[in-house]
Amino acid sequence: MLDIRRLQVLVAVVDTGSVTAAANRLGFTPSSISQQISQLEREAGVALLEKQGRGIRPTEAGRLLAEHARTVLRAVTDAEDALDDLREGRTGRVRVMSFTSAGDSLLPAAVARLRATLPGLHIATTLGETDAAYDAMRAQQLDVAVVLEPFGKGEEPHDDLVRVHLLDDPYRAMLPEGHRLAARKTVELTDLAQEDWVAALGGNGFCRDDTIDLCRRAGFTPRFVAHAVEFPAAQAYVATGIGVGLVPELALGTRHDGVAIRPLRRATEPRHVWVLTRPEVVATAAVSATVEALRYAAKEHEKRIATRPHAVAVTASA
Amino acid sequence: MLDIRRLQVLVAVVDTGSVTAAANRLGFTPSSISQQISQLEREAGVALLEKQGRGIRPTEAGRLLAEHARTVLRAVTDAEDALDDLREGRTGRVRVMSFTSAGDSLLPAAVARLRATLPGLHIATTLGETDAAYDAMRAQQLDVAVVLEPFGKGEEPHDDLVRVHLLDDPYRAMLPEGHRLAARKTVELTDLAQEDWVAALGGNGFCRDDTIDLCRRAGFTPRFVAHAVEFPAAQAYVATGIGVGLVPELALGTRHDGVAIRPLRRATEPRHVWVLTRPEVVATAAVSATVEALRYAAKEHEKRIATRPHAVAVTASA
DNA sequence: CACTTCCGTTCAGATATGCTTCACAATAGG
DNA sequence: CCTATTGTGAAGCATATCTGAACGGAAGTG
Repeated sequence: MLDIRRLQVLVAVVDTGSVTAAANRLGFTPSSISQQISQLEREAGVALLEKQGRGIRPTEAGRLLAEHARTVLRAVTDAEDALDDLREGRTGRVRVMSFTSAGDSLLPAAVARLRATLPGLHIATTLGETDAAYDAMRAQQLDVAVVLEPFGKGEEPHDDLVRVHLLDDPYRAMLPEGHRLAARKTVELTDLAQEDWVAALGGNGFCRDDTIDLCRRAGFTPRFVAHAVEFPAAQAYVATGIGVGLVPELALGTRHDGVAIRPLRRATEPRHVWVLTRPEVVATAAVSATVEALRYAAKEHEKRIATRPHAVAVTASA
Repeated sequence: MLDIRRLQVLVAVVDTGSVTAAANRLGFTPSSISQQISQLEREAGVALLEKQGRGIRPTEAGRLLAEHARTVLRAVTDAEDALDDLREGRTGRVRVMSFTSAGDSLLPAAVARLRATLPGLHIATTLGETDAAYDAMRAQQLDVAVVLEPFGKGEEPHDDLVRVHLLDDPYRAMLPEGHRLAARKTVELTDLAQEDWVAALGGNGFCRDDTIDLCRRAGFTPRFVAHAVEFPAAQAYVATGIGVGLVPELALGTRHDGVAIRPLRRATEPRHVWVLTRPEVVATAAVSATVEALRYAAKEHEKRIATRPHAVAVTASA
């Protein structure tokens, strides 16, 4: 197999028409060039240069091989360019999974920003809960995952995945607009103990489990009268007036008429939103830009909700 | 610049899906493969393989680079194939020069044979005398030359050119058909001393000089009544009956009506026909096949003239 | 669950490769 | 004729690359 550096040497010699000039161009000594050419001639089985006066000139074989060498070198630089593009994120693909409410709110904003910074990147998004994200990540079918974790910022375990904390997503009270408590600016969770409840199941029911958990901590068990699959449908149920519910801020990207959103006076445990990546790909421009875009989207989200009427100050919970 | 051997390693790993299998395919140890890939990753700036279970799998960058590597390797093998074609004479070019009478007789036969053995070879033929051949050869504008030399087989000097003796080309007497000597089967040169002579000049006059020289050695100086440029025209002059002449066998590829060709009873110094090549190209298939074809054509020529009526045995000259 | 097997990686050492320096032959030009 | 220039070859040295052994992790097996 012909060596590529020797081909480079041959091209330089044929281009410049001289061993010495080629040596200067490539930063070697003429002796080295001469030996490289000799080696190449041995490999090729034909003379590539012939003496002319005190210089040299390429033989027909030399010119032929130099032409082919140009093709080879072009293919190599093409490969390097393609690699650069991939490394810089100008091409390539990033596979992102997120849980449903982040997919409705954070992800569109993040994708929009990502398309602005890395236009050539192909972004494949799927919906899935935390467990599915871990599985897909470990199977290397996923590069980035936006998940809900049971731990907050600074509490993360260190395993084989890379985590970045995105935001904490607080729960709000969701009331029918004519509800007696809708007149208040804030709501105490215990005030809702006797209400009929609407639950969003959320994947394998973890959203409903969260609601139950928060109510239990407040001292009561909610009485459910309806189960929606996701929060948008839960809003629709609440709007009919059949009950109240809890809804995380992230799920309020779409608002349903007839539903009043009120902050909880005592802050409950928020949902902890994290972004996960695989260590193998975390250094790539595509993935790091994706993570950056998600953090940007999270920041924008926090700014946006700060201006909402229901985002009044809440008392820190015990 | 990416190294081609490493690219080969990467392709093998991606193809087989395993470091060990790639090592077996390429005849290296897995350790070497692993190090090669590591080095390639350092050069590429991205991970090319990632662990999966107890094996590995290529990353997106790995697959991308492997694809480009295939293109590079294909370009290299293309170059090698082109070189093989050139070396084996399936392509390429051979530039041949010959003096006029060889160009009329030997060369067509040689070219025909060469086309049979190396169909892809491009053969460029020119006419030129010995001096022009030497100049063009030294200027490397010529690969093979068929020339007349003043020395015979076994007498060649050794300089920077490669010589092969092709044949010795004897002179014949050229008489008008009705000439009194045409009745004889052979002719003595001295019988022609009082005749009017026709000369072929031949390039710079060397053919006429040859004729004069031969006659002088026989003891007389020919009296010229006409000068033709080449031997075919000289035959035409002789056919008109205005004089006699000498003609080398090689120039008798075309015969003119009304001319009788008779061998000389005492063999005169023949013309020494040699083939010259440059040492730089003598090893190539194209040139060696050309030389071989010329030797074949010369042999055929000798066989052919042996059957001609004027090719009777002649007495060796002093 | 312990054990084995398989796979890839890492480290140290042997070997090969390639570059530089120096010397020399050939050639063109003053 | 002498000199500068060009290409080539030999010796020495630095680097690169391969091998072999040891290690760690992951799957299969009893």
